[in-house]
Amino acid sequence: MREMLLSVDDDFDLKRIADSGQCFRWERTGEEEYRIIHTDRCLYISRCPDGHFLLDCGEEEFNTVWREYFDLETDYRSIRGRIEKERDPFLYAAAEGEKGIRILRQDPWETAVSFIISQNRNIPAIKRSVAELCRLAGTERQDKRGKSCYSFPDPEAVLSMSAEALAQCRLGYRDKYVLAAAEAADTGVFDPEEMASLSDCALMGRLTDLYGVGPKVASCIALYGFHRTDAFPVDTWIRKAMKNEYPDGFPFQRFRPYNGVFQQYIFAYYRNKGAQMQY
DNA sequence: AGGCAGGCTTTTA
DNA sequence: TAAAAGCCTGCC
Repeated sequence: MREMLLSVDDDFDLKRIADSGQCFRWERTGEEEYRIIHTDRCLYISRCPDGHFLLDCGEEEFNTVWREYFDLETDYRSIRGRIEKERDPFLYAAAEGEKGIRILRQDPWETAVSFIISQNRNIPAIKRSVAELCRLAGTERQDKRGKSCYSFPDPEAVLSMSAEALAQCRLGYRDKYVLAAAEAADTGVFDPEEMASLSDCALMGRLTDLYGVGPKVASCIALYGFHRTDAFPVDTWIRKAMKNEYPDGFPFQRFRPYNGVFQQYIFAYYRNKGAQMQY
């Protein structure tokens, strides 16, 4: 079995990424270990006590697939370094508390469907729906440990699902949005390669043109599926945070083009804080 | 035109 | 029972 050790001289915390709400198909398989599915690949990654990471892939697969997926070319420590502690103690505390989060470079189609499914639901429910969708419409393979691993269904596979199968995914009223997105992808209206060349603003416009995609979901797709690090999704948690911490507005100018990264710290920090303090 | 109330499926805490 | 990484429709 191929394995490799990786040392990362930057923020990289598997648990914080897994819990960050940007990905719904990371599965915790051990104390410090996760199984990650990305396009047609499956990776087991764990953190060793000495701080290295153990990956069950070879150097070549790492360099062509996972280095990009984990966004390892970006220096998150220096992005955090933009925060002035005295000027914005709240943001400093959030970034310090959630240090280790990175913005993954995920597949645009999977990201679009996942965040359409996410609306008005909490993360456990989203994960269940996505898992069921993959189980019922994706392609089954064995991972390197002989466990089942389902690909994310392509648009055609979604369109060919029976009404019963779709109902089993518990999408509720969102099922028609998912079908519309599949239709758009199948007919070339949703074309990730073409959309990748658009400006942030034009991309947002194209995304919100999709049925069932408003500003919040479009921002998530732009940030996680197209790696537009300035996209700033505003959900219920961010809304509370903005109201409490930035009554005069968030200083977007100062943090361009990484507002999305700071959004991520704030989101995670507030959600975790909320679990203890009841907002 | 642009803002707002109400409705929507289901799960989670 | 309220809230959950919201959006659509219809009304004003």
